[in-house]
Amino acid sequence: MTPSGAADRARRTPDPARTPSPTPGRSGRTPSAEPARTPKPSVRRQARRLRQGATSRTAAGVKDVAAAAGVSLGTVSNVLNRPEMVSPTTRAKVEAAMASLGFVRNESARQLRAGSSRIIAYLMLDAGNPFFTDVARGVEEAAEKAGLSVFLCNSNEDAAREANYLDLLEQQRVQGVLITPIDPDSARLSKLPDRGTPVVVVDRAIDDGEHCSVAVDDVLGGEVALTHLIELGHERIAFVGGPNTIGQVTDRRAGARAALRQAGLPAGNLVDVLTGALTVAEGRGAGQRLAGLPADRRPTAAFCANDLLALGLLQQCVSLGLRVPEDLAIVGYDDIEFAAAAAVPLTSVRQPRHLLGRTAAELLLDESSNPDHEHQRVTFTPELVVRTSTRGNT
Amino acid sequence: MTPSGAADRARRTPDPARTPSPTPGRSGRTPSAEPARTPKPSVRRQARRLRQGATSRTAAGVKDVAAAAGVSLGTVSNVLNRPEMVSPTTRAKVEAAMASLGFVRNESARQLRAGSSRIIAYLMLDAGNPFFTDVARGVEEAAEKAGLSVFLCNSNEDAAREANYLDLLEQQRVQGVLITPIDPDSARLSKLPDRGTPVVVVDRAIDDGEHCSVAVDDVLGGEVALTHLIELGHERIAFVGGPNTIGQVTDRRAGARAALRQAGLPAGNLVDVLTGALTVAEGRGAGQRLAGLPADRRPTAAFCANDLLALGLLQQCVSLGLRVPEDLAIVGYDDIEFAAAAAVPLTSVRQPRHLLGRTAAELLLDESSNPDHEHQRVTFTPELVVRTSTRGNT
DNA sequence: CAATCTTCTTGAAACCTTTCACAAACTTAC
DNA sequence: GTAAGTTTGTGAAAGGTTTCAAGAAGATTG
Repeated sequence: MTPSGAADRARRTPDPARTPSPTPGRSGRTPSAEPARTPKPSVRRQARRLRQGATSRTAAGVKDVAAAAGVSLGTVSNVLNRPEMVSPTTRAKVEAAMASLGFVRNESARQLRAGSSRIIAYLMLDAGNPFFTDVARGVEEAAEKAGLSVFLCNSNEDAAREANYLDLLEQQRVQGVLITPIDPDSARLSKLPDRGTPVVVVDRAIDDGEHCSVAVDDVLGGEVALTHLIELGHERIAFVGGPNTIGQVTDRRAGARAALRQAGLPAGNLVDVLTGALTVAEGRGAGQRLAGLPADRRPTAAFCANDLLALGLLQQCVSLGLRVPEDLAIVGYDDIEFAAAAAVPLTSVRQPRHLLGRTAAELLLDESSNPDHEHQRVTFTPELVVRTSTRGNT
Repeated sequence: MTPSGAADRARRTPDPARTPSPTPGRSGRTPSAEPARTPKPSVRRQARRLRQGATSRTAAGVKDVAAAAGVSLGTVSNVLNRPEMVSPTTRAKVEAAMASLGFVRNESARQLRAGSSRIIAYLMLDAGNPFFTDVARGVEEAAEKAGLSVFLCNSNEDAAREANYLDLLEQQRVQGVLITPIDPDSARLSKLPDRGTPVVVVDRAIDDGEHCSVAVDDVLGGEVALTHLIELGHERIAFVGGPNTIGQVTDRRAGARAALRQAGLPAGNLVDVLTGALTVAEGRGAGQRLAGLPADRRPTAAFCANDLLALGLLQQCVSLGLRVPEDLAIVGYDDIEFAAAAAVPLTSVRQPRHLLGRTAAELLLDESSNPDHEHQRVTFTPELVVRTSTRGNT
């Protein structure tokens, strides 16, 4: 067999039989209507296995466990919640009964009665952005230490989805909500603490007396980034970012403007390149636009509102033949792990992502357990990390 | 003010007052003990605002709404669940009462009585890996279409955390669980369907008659990757991946071995470089080890179990002076968005991430709503995307 | 051995909603 | 103007757990 055998096979539908669409219940999609790129699936139906072992069709509850163990219902609950209060013998009996019945505690009932949840949620702006998943890891770390679990929710920069999730979480009576909001001043958001759900705003400073917030000084970050570019001699600089409903974008731009002003350069020297979202794809789009400008009108540097944009911009510029940093210097924001591994290692403004998440979670836990809790506004300081995309190899 | 002013400020603690540690409740951490890199936070305490507006201290329930609206409790419930059954006038009254009382439906009680949850969960192997967040987006898309919400959970390749989350989700009686498991054959996993929680395994094929699964043929992917390298003339090739408890790793390695065999090369030509996780950092470590080998004993190509490893490997090798692909050709796996934007654009094995998530969610929805559901095993076909990291610029 | 303590166990109430059979109030049709 | 229907609202039961006052059994003391 020639080495190319496998490679050929990779493009073939492995299952020669024309199996129906892999998504049952969906009909009317003819095979030919599928985009050429979509890999063809193979499907195997399985006979449903008879569940012989399952003791009963409906889930066992404390009552069943109590009966099986020959104890009262209250005792079963004690085994669950205050095991030290029940004698070892009884406990063993109860635990055996639980195991044999496959008992799974009904959390809805528990929470309804006990009134407390063991869950906090982090509602992220964009789960696809490594910045936020790093923050999430900090959150998880702090939560685990406190014996809580974290549910992650992804608003995806979509206000409707954000509102949906807020409703849901409030209805779930979670112990608290961490959120990187689209709009930190929205009325929707400040309602939660009023009704008893603590909220900590992450990556936005806010001062409404309703929430704690943990943020990094974005204005300062923008200032630092632009000051760096100005020091390198750049005078006409693009600001790539958007939409302007996102506070991080406007703050960073404001910082950039401030730096320009302080350097005595006219405000018009900061050229706005507006994007529809903070994604790699939008960055590529921005690159297309920038590279399309005649060289004499094109800015010599670009400051991007985050690293995803910067990476997309970088990729597109390089592939269109622009040299980075000679033709266009680029500064990103966040210093995500991929920034250092980029085509041209990216100068970026680093934020303490992990610490941000951890601190936010700790504030939330304090708020929900400490009656003397006072809201705090914690601000961290960003740090410029200079790499090849601005300084070149010299 | 000189342009460097802002840059200087960035390294200073903006708040001159020696504020206590930003994490209340933690003590004994002296300022000097902080690592130098940790940005210093500024903290602002806020007096707790008196809640004048809050109507009552405890949340309002249906009963209160009923009283306020002058209707019966059952009617309020009807407004919530079957609004078409209540007259417009009454409905308006009830809705007004809800709004003025700030009523938030108690989901625990609802679920306890109604017995159904409007939530599905996706338990991911690594939320920091863009591959999985892309899968998650597919899941969210399908769920949204069905009016469900998605909670994301991150096992972080940690079996204990995975088990914890499974317990939690089962107790929550979620409508279903999507999971990319550490070990798809674990007994823990097959218990869920027995007890009524549908489970769909994502990115692993499984054939135990208990779950649906949606996967991409990893053996084939490994085969394709290695065949490509062999065609380019490489004979001694590193396989970078681990730990071996992760099925994706062993499958891809198996595929690589098969390709080697088919090409008539000895099995020993595939050099195992074992990593502790599938992360960029581990990839850098592998790069260190590979670059440290004398040139004549070093493999001329590396196939990495995923793109994170490949990006780390690439970054480390480049910074240690190895040329890619001349000294070392690299193939990644997943074709995440950052692969194309890497220092040397990465050849990678693409998987239909979005489709994977969407299909999995659709199978889950079918299982939980269609009584005639039959478990399916859907397998997609991967596709090699060739870029500079193997083929060079020629 | 009675009295007092401890240590375990119990049973019933409570948590907040949904559900469902039924009643009440209107309509319509003859 | 009554019978039959339709629409809208009602009240009580139920769902699975936790909590807590109180009881039972056993151990200790004087």
